[in-house]
Amino acid sequence: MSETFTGWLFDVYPNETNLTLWLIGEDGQRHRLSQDFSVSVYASGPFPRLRQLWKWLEEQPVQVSLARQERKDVFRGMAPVLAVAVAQPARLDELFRAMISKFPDLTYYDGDISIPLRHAAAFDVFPLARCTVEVQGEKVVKISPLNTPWDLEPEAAPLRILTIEPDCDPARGTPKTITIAFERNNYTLPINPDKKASLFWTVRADIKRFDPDLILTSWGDTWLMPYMVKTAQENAYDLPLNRDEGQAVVERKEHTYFSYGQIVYRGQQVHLRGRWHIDRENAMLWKDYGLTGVLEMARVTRQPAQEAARLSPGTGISSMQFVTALQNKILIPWHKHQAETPKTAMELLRSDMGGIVYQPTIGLHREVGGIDFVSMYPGMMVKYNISPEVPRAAADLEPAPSDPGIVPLTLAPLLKKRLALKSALLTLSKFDCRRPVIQTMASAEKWLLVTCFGYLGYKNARFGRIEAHEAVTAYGREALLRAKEAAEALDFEILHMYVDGLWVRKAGCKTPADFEALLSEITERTGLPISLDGVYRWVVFLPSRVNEAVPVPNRYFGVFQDGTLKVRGIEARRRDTAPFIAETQMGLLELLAKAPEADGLKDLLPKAQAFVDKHLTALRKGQVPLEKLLVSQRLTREVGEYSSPSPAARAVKQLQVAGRTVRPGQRVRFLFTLGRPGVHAWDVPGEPDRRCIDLHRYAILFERAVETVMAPIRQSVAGGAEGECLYLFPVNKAWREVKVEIAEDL
DNA sequence: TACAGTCGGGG
DNA sequence: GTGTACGACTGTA
Repeated sequence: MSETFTGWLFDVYPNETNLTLWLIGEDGQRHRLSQDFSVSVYASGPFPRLRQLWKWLEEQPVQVSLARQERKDVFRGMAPVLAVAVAQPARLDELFRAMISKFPDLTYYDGDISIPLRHAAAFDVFPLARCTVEVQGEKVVKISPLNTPWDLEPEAAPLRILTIEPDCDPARGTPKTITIAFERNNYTLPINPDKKASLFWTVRADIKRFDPDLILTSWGDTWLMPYMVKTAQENAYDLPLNRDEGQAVVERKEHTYFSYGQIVYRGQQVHLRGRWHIDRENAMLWKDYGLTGVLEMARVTRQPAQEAARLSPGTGISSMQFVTALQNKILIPWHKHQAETPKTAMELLRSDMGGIVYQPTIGLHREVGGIDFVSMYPGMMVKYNISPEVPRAAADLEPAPSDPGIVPLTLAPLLKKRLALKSALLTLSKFDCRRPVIQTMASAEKWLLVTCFGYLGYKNARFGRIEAHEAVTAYGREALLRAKEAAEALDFEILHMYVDGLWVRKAGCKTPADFEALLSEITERTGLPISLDGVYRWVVFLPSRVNEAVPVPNRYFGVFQDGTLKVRGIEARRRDTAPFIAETQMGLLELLAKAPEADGLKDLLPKAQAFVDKHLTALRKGQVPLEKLLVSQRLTREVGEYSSPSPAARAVKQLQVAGRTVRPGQRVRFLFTLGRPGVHAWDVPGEPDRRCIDLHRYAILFERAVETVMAPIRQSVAGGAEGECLYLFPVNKAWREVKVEIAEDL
């Protein structure tokens, strides 16, 4: 009586009675199925209290089955718990809330783990997993995955994608047209403000006609989808946004939160059922990694695709840890939200405090090897079994003998996959079409690995522990010191060290092969994988702007032997630098990168000067498009909370007057203008007057960015030279004209 | 000079 | 349903 389908698991979510599963069949059909799935929470505490909880649970309207069990709490060992199983997954949340408010003194586990994650753990599946599904009627009786999240080349699901994009951000302007694309169909329509419902009918018709799996929008979360829902509600039109018509569209409110030292603004979200909606503008991963990145994130974190697209750093890595815990029958502690978080010594991505930071040797250096440990922190967490529950000895770079803890257990397959993808890249030809996909997958994974380390030190993380976090940085320091010793033993000069990398130099070492002996010596001494980032033709470490005798560790730029640039910390890297300034600085660097070696820089100086002059002239003559002069800054607080009238705060005030709000975490774009208030917010209606642009201010910013690059180059090239060149030179924030000598024969 | 505010890092 | 460092730098008063 049963039937078997093979296909891709598309979506899993709870319904009234059990779970709804969507499968994209090999037959091309979209199957809606259901599956019985019971979910559990666990409580531990004094026996009489558990007894009371048991009695109370039996009287609740939600059907539960209760059992006493022994389960593993990683911090406390095996513990007796009351297991509460709920056959209706959708009702777990309300029951759990009632439990914690009625019995707040008990310790709870697994209470807040999402249903799709539980399902993924139970059947070892993930979004777009290839599966064989055995069905009776519409009910799944067996589901067997045919692949794993760790496969290097997953068979692509035949997704039907409908793309809908207005021509501008509706929050900043009024879209005039909308472009709709499905497979080879692609058309652009005017948006007619007089015929309000016409957009509604167009989009509705296309959804009906194409029945897409994925509706991919720009600003769909904040504009198109709310408009569609509202129009349908107000006029009682039917609207097949969901493929599952029995389910409501899931709306989430906008919110602002802190993440990794930044305020992040997340607009409202609209999730669909039986279909996906992904707003590329509201998706954390979308812009950098595209759909490939979203799907890879969904695979390895096992979060539903619509969630994966909007995933925040901590959620991805904790999802992976939760799945590991569920699959290994490890309890997941439930933490109360702690509103008052005392300041801790927690380090985040930068990890300055725990990592070694060296003072580089200021100036331009020739033929320098850039050497990095590969995925240093996550690699060490796996290799040395660093996990909150694993007892630690000193950081002696010897693997701990105990069974792998939950953190290494979670990281190991991810790390292995990423390394495999990286080595696959080395073997593929430059033009292989799989290359960009693999590159993207590896990049998306890198992001999870980096986050994982920061998460260990976060006191509210379920599987975090500050000692484990400190152990990682201690191993890191040890490894870098050993690398330094190795370099010194082989007579290399250390120019700089930074957390997991070092810059070294030795006369005669100018090709990757010349550094091989050093790499193997470091591997020998540390047991860790290390790679040559590249050999620089030249690299410049910059001095501090405040005190030019003091080096700063993370402001540098250089050119590798293949001519590619590496640029850190300078104007071009900052997101609040006007594009014109950033592009000029990068253009200048690209020009200088044309010299095959540092000696050739001298010959490029006139060209560089001409390049700079040309751009400065364009700026002075007002030929630079205004968009290229826009400064963009992220707000860190509400408008009213600014105590100092910074340019960004003044720009936001203008927007406010024009009736637009900017929330903390959102960006404000403005131009520097003459007189008061000195800025012009870009997103107020109306064209700014070109004559009001504060060209002098832009010229100063321009010169500053040019000098960041040119001053050290000129210094290294000069030397008893003749001729002269006038330049603004920053000295302790005052501007001073300095005559710079340049050889006459240039 | 003091203070307020933004940014980086990864790729 | 995220996990609020720290130093460099810029702008304002």
